Amino acid sequence: MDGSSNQRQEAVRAFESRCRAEGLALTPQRRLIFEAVLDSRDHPDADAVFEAVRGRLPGISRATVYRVLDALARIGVIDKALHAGATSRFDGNRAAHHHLVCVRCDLIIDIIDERLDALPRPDTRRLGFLIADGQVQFRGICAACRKREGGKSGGSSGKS
Amino acid sequence: MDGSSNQRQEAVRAFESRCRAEGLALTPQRRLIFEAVLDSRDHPDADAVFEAVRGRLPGISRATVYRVLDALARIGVIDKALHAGATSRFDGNRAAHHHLVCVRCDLIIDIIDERLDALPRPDTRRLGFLIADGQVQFRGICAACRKREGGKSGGSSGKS
DNA sequence: TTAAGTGCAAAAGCTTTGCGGGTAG
DNA sequence: CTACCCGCAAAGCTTTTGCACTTAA
Repeated sequence: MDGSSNQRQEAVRAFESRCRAEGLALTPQRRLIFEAVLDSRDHPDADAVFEAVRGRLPGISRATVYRVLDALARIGVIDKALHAGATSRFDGNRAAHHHLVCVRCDLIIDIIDERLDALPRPDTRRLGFLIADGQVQFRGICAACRKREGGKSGGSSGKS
Repeated sequence: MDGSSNQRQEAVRAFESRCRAEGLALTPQRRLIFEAVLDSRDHPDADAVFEAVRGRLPGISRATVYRVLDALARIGVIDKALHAGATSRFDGNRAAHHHLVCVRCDLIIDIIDERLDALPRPDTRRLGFLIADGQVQFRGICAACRKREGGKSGGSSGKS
């Protein structure tokens, strides 16, 4: 529990310096919301974060949670997870294919790459999860959004 | 345009037999909605499908589009695309990781598998898409949903 | 014939926005 | 001190649901 605690500290530090770099004030709300996402093992939606934070900051409002999550995702200290939830989009392509996903505008582009079709499958027997198929999603920024943002779209964090 | 036309015919055939197998009536609405998704190159949301179908079936209602898309996804003739849109879920995990995604309940489970961390990257220069990172999503059915569905969750289609 | 499907309209959720007061820097 | 940020409440969207009529099988 020490190594992971160190990791957590480091994540908090990164959050702070990133906020400073982007000119975002370090408010208690932002700290708590960031930590709530950091500490959750599942991939919470805004409402789950709201409930988690509420315990420690009873007066907080949903609007703040939405605004802060959006801001934190924009500066890159948290990610929006790719999922199939509520506002669904559909895909009639039956062939094996993969996706480019724009993190700014949610554009999805199909790509075909045979090298990605035979992915090694993790052992999920323990979890009871039955895998049907696998797909690769490359996240990044599409041509239109790069143009709109005027060039400064470099991967400063370089996660993968 | 012949090979792809054949492919389309085959997809339509598969749709029909799948409906019969599941006891879904082959209504004009279902045909048109399926074909609209099949023919779209992007990954349309419900409203885009509604607009597309509307041209050929002016009286159709949004409710029907939602219901049909849901039904078609459930019997597996179309997929719900994974994306980060409106109803977002967040991820504070900064380390490279991948996901198991339950197609029934949208549960997301993190998995670590080093074999998946160094994915070959497709050439996207032509598209102007700047890749930041890649992630693998394995779709399937989680333990809870398998139990709830009473065992009959075998991968009959075997897409990948 | 009959169970399933559809359209309509209303309801229910979730997310965003405007504004006045509060707070970090 | 000043600009940014928050809470509140209302508005805006998207998606779901109940009900009576229509239609596929």
